[in-house]
Amino acid sequence: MSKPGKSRLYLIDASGHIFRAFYAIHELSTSKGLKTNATLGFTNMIRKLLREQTPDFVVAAFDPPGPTVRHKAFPGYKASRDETPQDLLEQIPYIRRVCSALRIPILEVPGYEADDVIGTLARKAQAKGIEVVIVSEDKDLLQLVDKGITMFAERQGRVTYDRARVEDKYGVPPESIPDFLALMGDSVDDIPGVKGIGAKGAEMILREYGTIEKAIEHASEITKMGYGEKLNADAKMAHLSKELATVYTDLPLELDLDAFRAQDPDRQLARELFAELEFRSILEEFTESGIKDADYETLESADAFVAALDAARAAGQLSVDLETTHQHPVQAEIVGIALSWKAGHGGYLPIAHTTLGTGNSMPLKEALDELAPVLADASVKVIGQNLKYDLIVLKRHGISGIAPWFDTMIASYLLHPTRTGHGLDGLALDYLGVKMTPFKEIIPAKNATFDEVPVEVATTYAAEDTDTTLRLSELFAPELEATKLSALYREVELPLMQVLADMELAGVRIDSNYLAKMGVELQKQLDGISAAIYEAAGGKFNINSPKQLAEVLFDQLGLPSGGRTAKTGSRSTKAQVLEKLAADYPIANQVIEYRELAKLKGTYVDSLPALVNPETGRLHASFNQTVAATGRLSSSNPNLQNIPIRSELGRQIRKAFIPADGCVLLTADYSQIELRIMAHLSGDEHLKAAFQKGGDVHRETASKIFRVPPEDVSSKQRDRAKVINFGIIYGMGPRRLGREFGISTKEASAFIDNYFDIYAEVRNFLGKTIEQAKVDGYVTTLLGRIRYLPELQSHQRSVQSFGERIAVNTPVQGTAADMIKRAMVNLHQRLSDEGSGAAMIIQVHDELVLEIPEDEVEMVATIVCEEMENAIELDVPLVVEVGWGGNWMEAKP
DNA sequence: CGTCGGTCGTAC
DNA sequence: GACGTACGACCGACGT
Repeated sequence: MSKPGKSRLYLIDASGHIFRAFYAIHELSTSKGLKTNATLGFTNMIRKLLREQTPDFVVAAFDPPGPTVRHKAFPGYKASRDETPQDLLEQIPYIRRVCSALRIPILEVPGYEADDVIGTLARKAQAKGIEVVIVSEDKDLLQLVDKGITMFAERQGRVTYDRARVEDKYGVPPESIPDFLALMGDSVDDIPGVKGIGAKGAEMILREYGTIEKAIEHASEITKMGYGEKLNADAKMAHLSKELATVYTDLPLELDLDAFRAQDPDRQLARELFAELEFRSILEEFTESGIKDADYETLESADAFVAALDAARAAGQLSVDLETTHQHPVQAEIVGIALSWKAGHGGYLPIAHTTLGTGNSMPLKEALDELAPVLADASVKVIGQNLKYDLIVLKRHGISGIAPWFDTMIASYLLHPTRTGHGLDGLALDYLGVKMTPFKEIIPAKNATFDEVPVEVATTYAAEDTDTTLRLSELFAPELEATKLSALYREVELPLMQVLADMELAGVRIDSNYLAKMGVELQKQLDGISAAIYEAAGGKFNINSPKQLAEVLFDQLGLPSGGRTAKTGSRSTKAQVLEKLAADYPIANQVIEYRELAKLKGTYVDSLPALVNPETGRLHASFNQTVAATGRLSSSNPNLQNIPIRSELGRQIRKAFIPADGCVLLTADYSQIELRIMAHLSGDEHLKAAFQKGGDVHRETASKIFRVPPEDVSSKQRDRAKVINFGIIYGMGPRRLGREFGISTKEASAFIDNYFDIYAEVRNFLGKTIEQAKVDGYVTTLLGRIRYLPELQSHQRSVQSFGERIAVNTPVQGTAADMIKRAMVNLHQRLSDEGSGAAMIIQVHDELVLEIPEDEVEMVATIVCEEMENAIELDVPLVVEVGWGGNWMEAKP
């Protein structure tokens, strides 16, 4: 890229870039609360520059702390500028470290600005015949542009300014830029300029007279727009402004080209720094793949495998990982077994590789017979990453009764529940600085499976996994142990993993025939509605496309648009908007209907049968234990936690969830669990009393806030009480409540005040929770689960408010999660103790679904209620409602 | 052709 | 300035 023969020097206006990045990039901070937006902006800019422009020489100029000669010359200089924000100041040392890591020399001269350093070096380099590129967005620096000196401005559209370009844009040559700025002024740098002269006037004057001095000499001749008088009036200011705007080019600085020569980055420094800053993708680029100096071996015989297991026994710990053919544990076949028992070491036993070359070492059954007793050995600490997966696969091979000691995925989740993803790759990168070999890189073809991987490659890959997991456990275990999280971990999450493994393995039976019939029926109706919509629209289009739909409704048919979408500002077509149009325009209603049917068909009716496992004939969803920041479970493939229930049609889907022959489905729901938890946590006597009375809590609330006897509460009053009861848990504001009720925000505000006057301890609790969260930086649940809230440190009001809503919601939602999780663990144990044939198969946050042999139903129903009601003792009674039947809809009470 | 952000809608 | 937590279907822009 660099022209041969001529060397190029890049002079980076670091301070200018830092300022711009700080204000241009939204707030960003590390998990520890360190602000990083300017640092990231600066780093990205530099890296892009180094990558694309390949400089021969490079240097970054910084403004020094404290006043400069310009402050002395003109006391008002930059006075109007707010003091540099603390959030920016704290980033400067990190930005300097970025320069060190990338080996970019830093220049900073006390008393002079970065501009002056750049000016001096630019002239010196120019004199030596070195090509200079100034990297800046500031127009002040354009005055330096000359033969051999250009300025590159990335954010102005990657413009490179040469003399012609400057003149083209500002109408004056580079050397006139100080005069130009002095005349028109520059609010950013607080250069006052001449009152009444702007860019056009400045350009005109300088075209005619060249400099301010000449122009003032001839001021009497300048009559246009009264510029002459204005010049005379502000002559002193004009001179001073020019002085301020002129960049010094004569600082006592050496052009030390050897020191400025571009060098490769210091990778070690870069890794440490970018890890600290949590710049993951940048960190990844500075991290070499694979683990160095590791000692991994293929276990080539049964004897070698047994020897490895003995070594693990002796070491008292075993990190284990099954290599299989599928991501889904219910379908996966075991291909090999990886083991590590001390850091840096690992062994891999190939069992079912199909590749030629090194053979498989022993049959699966024999291998499992050796492995199982070690995993069940109480003196061996079993360690893994996402062990639920391995547990399911092993259970399918008849191996149960394994009590793992440590799961790095769950540990990571408890320590940092808001982290996006707790996969081994990410954890290894962040905590160990190790880039794992991607699975895609080891498979021989696009959709190949692990059994096709050569044994040698598989050994490195698999042993890397167990080794890394072992190392992570050494980091996480003490960290967990040092907190109250350790009890939650040992008593709830780890045992729960076993429960979830059983649930996923059990799966749920689906009546695919029923859904197929429903699909046909839905399609008929969809065809009818589509035809009507096309008719009204005057032609076919894709109703599923919000973009096309908006064009049809709002452009072609001229319906009034009702609000914009949040992210892109396009005209919204959501149901809430369409409902307002439905009275006047039948097409709006038709679209709503179309949407409902299409949603049911696409998301449930068609997709559920497609996910049924052909071998078991059942649906085996995943219940994810490390996703939701509050501590809830989540469900995927499919999501069994959002099966419709509210609409009559949607509820019909639940008829497709059926028990095995000879069994029934039982559902057990906590009644008003989150509100009860709110009553307990806040200690509010009125709210507690409502539950102790055992009646309808929403009616009770309505009676209090509307000041009528419970029996006189109207259904509208009860509905409103219900909305506000839910609203407080989510931190609902008056705006939303007002819209919900169709009253003004002001009225809604009064409504909320009235509510909190009655439930005063609830208000008090919410306030105290937020205050404490600001002090601690986190909130907790009843069982000690934590969630950090960096949002509360934000200076953006909206982000701060968001933090406050999380602060009040998480303890409630999270405690509910603690409760049902503990109930699941206890119930699982109890069913096993009783020798019951019943199985938990689904959890929906406050509801459990079990599949139970018909003759056990009443007995199990009693047990389920007991375990759910006694999971955690609160100051209010817990009520569980149970029901059972031949499908999920029928079972639901 | 795959990835990813945007919109919408389902649950608690 | 939108009420917390999820998952996923579908569209369409974008990059390879």
